[in-house]
Amino acid sequence: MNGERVTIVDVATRAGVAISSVSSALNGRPGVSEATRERIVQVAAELGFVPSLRGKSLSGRRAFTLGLVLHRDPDVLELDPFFGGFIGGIEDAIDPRGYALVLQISAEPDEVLQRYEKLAADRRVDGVFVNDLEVDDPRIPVITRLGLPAVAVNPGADFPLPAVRQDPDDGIRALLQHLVGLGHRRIAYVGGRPNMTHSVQRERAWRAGLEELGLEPGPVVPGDFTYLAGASAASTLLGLAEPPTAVVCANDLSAIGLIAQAQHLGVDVPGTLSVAGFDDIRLGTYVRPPLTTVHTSPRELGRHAGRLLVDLIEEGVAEDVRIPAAELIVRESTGPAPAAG
Amino acid sequence: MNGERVTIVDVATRAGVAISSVSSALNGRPGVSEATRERIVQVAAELGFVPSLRGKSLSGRRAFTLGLVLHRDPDVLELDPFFGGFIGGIEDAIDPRGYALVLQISAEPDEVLQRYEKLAADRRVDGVFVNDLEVDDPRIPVITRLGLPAVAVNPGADFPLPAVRQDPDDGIRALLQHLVGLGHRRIAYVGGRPNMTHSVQRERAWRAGLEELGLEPGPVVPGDFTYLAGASAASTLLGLAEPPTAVVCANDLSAIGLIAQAQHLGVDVPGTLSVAGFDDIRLGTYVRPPLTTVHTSPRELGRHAGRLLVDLIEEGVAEDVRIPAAELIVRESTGPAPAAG
DNA sequence: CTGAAAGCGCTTACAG
DNA sequence: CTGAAAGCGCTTACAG
Repeated sequence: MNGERVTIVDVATRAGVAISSVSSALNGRPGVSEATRERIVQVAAELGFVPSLRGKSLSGRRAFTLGLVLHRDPDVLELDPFFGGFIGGIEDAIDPRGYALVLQISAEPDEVLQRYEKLAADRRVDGVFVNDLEVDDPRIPVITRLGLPAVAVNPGADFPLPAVRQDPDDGIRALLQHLVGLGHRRIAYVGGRPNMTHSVQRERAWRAGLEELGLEPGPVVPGDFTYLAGASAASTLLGLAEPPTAVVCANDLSAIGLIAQAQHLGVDVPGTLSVAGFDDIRLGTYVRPPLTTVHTSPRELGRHAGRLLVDLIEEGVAEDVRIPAAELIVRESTGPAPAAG
Repeated sequence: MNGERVTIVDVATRAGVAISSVSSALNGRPGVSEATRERIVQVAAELGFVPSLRGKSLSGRRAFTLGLVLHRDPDVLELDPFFGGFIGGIEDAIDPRGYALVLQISAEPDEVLQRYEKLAADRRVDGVFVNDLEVDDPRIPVITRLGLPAVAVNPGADFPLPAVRQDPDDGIRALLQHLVGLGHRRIAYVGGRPNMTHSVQRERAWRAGLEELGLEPGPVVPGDFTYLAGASAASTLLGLAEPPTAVVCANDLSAIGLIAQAQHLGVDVPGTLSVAGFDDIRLGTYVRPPLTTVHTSPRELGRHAGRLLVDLIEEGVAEDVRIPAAELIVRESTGPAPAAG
């Protein structure tokens, strides 16, 4: 097992054929009789032959590697709900097809662009995933110029790259129906980081959903997806002359911060204020009251993104994917609107 | 910029030298006059030449890639405090040296072992990181058998692989001194996943620290590092005939769960019960009361682990590293022991 | 100091 | 169907 590596030459010699036959046989290409193929497969197994990725890469002009550059502060990654599931999903899809994932993290926007440049220049990866999209995302022109195959996750409509999407609309619509069914009429919104596609989509869904229900939009407080932004929004909203009776937050973490601060101010959730999040992170099941939220599917998104990117690399085409809509999860942070009104 | 890639042959032709000279010049190897080197460097820059990793890998017998296989449930990764910082630190160290990180995640122990086998068989990576070590970790014999260079993170003493370590002892000792200084005499412990090195080390440090202070160990409740285990431990400890006045938890997440459940049971923290965690996750700064904990340095561990692994691969040796001890962070979840006693 | 050549381990036309 | 050869883009002895 140790020492010298078994190469295609060893297999060819032992099987008494040319290396080209070994290559064809093991890759399921035509040009080898069934009898020969079987013998080669047998010998390869006996010898424990595994083709070297290095040889394959150089001759096949592919790295069999995909890249994901996260634009985050590595030290804050700990609370990101999307991350683990998304990467797990990518692997589910790409590992069986012989690809692996190179992960890079950077908090600096310029450094992120440099990483893409370097991945392309090195030819370290055959393609990349692009997530956490911003409006007019600076990565897109760079990736396009580099000619890097790429798949986007949850971009806006009419995006120039193949994409996988899970729309927030149905989930937020269901959430609003739930709240209105509980008697709420004044429903606020706490935003996410303003220039991110996610933020834009979710706020638009909130606005459209209210309109469908014949309600005016309630107050909107800007945010940034953090616990602290949620806590701060609680103070803002509860200090209003006419506070809302319900709040929809751009994500769970800010909803949890909002609840904590509301409780700290002596406001009962959901007795006085109903609060809902978005993402369905695990922490939301722990806090009190457990968080009503909209469930998303990072792993499923990862699976489709992985499949699309490999398709794009190997076949040159990839059809956009839209996965089943985000789904309402009712827990205990939402309840009947207070009687007063 | 598009189209045909610039290769070493293009540079050699344009500079009027042999490709071997280009290689030597660009890699800072001897055998090229300074004048020639300068000309080659100049031409390479003009042409935008970046050596192909594929060519380098095949001829250089290195993949310039390192592997990290996380043994976690991808869907639960979101709350892991160690992860982002550790990966960020690895990159800080390996990127300047031309290496990148392949990340894989699996919840199944057997699958984890298969991943290592495959990474080695493929020759996809030149070495691997091993973290989340267990007592008698099954990965170690596999990695040894495969002859894969590897660096361990926080293993026990006398470990067979080069390692980086940050000991919990000083931090936990300082925490216990802090608690005893506040008048606590009955100090409980909530454990982590029992077979993990982290759990063993932290519990041992708790026990040793109490002994140094001349105190009997308080009650020990087994746990598993989760929020729920912490919450459950709260009920157990508070139901005791003689409940502790302070609790040290194996990690922050279980401390936060413990506090939430204690509060739910009407117990004041820290008035009646002081609670401390371990890790210093960001969430600990948000909760009320903010969590007293022991700060660890995942990014610093990552940096050293990255450096060690590249050293090991390129020079065949790597000296163990011990980074400055974990450090006590006093916030508001610990306070004076209740007067009664 | 400089260059021609072999070799890393594969894949892929191209002859037989 | 089968095999000899070229080539992917580098590095590394080895001659000059």
